[in-house]
Amino acid sequence: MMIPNIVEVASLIGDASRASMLMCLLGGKSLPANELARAARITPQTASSHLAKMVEGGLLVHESYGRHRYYRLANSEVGQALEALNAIAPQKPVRSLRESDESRALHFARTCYDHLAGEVGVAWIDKMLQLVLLKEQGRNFVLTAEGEQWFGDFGIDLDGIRGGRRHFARKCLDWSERRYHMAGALGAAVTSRLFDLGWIERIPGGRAIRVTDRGFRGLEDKFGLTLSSDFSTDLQRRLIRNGFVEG
Amino acid sequence: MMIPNIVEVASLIGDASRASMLMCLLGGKSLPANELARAARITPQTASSHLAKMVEGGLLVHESYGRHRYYRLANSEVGQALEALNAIAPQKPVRSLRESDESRALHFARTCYDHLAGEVGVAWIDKMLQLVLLKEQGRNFVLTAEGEQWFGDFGIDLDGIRGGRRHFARKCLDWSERRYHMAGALGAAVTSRLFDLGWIERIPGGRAIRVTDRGFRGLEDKFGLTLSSDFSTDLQRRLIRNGFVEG
DNA sequence: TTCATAGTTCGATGATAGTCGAGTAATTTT
DNA sequence: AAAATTACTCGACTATCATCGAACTATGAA
Repeated sequence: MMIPNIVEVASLIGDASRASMLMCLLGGKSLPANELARAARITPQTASSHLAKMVEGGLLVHESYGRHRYYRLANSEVGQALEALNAIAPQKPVRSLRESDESRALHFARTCYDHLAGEVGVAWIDKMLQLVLLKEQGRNFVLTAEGEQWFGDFGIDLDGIRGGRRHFARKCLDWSERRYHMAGALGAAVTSRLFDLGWIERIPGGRAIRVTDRGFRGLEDKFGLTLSSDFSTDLQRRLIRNGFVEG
Repeated sequence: MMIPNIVEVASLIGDASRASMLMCLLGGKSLPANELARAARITPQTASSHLAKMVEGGLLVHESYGRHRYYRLANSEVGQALEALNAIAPQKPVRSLRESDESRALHFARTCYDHLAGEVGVAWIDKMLQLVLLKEQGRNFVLTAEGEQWFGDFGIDLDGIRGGRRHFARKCLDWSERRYHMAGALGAAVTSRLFDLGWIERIPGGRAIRVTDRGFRGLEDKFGLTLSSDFSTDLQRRLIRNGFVEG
C-alpha cells in the first residue's frame, strides 16, 4: 500500500506546539527559535527539535545571523495550505474575553503569510471586482485596463512584480469569511503599501492587523470602502487595556 | 494564547490509515466502511474508530442504507485542503515497482471528486478546445454550437444538467499536470458516460482510473485522441499481475 | 429460526513521539 | 578572558494513540 505523502506534512502541522509556531510565522515574518519557543510555551530544546523537523519536512527555511537563527515559512504555498486547513477547522468557542477580542481582531483583519486577509481583505476584493478593476480568472485575479491604471496610481510597481517568479494575483480561501481574498505578488505588494501609508499596523503578539484612523479615512476616500463598524475603536481600546496591544 | 484549531484537522489527516481513506474518498464516491478498511489495510474495528473521529472532526459525513454505512467527504473545502496539502508535500521517491505503477496510474488518469483528472483529463480538454467544441470563459468552459450538438450525440443530457444548481462546466487545476481539466456538472456527466460505455474503469483501492482497450479505441475514433503510449497495455498487464487491478 | 454479513464498542497492548534535563558549541557582552 | 546568551544534540521518561481480539447490535438471506 502506498502511504499518501500528505501524511508527513499533515502530521507535522497536527501538533499543538508546531502549529502554534506556524501560526506565528503565518504573519510572514522571520522569527528566532527563542521567540517561537515562547509562543508555543515549550522549552528551547523541544522547539529546536520541532523546528528541525519542519525544515526537514519542507515547511520552514532558516537563515543564521550571528548566533540567532531566524525561521520563516518555506513558501507561500505553505501559507495557503495552512489557510485551507483553517477553513475546514471547526471554530472553537473562545474562553476568555481576551481570546474573544483576539478572535474578533483576527476575523476583522490579519495577515495571511504576507497579504491581507479577514473581513477587510475580502471587502477590498469585493470592491475591486465591483469597480471592474479586477476580474476573476480561474484560480487567479487579472487586472483590467482600468485596474492597470489604478494600481499604478496607488504606487504599485506592476512591472517589478511581474518580473518575479511568483504568481501575480492568486485567490486564497479566507477561513473566517469563507470567501476569497488576494494572495500572490500583487496581494503582498498592496499590503506592503498599506503598511507604508500607515493605513494598517501589526498588532504585536499575533497576526492580527489594526486599521488606523487614517486607514479608515483612506480606504473610504480611495476605495469607497466603508468598513463595518462592529470592530469599533471601542474594541481597539479594550485590546490596548488588556495588554493585547501596546497603546 | 489561543490554541490554533487547525491542530485537530491536521492531526486527523496526519495518520497513514486515515489519509489512505481520505485519498480514496477524494475520488468523490461514497464508500462503505468495509471497503475503506480494506483500502487502508486495517481491520474493520480500527477503521470504524478512525471514521468516527473524522466524522466528529467534520471531515466526513455518512449515510446509512440498510446495514451499510456510506462515508464521503463532508464538503468540497475538505477536498481543497487535501489538494493544498498535496501541493506542499514532498514527492516521495517510489520504493517498489508496484508503487511506481500506482503513481504512474494516478498521473495518467484518476477521479477528482466525480470528474476525470490526470493526463487523460487534460488531453481530452485540449482536444475539445482544439476542435472548438468548447471555449474557455473566465473560470468556466462554455459549449459552442458544434459542442452542443456533439455532446448530445455522445449521450449527454445537457438540459438535465442545466436544470441542476451546480456549475455547468468549471475549470479545475490538475496537481499532476499543473493545467486545467473539467469539473462541474458537465465534467461529472462525461465521466459518468465514459464509465457507462466501459471506456474507463475504476482501479480498485484508489482514485486511479484505467482506460480499457475499448476506451483507447473509442477515444481515438470519437475524439481523435491518441494517448501517450508510455502508459502502455504492458504496464496495465503488470498492474493486473500485481493484483493492483483485478483483471 | 438460524446463519452470514456490516458495522460498532470495549479493553489490552505496544510503539511512536513529544517533552525536558544535561551537556556541547558558537557568538556577543562585560 | 570570563560570563551570558542562543541554539543544538543526546538520552531517558512518559503519555498518547493506533491497532486488533473479543463481544455486541442490526440487517438481510435461507
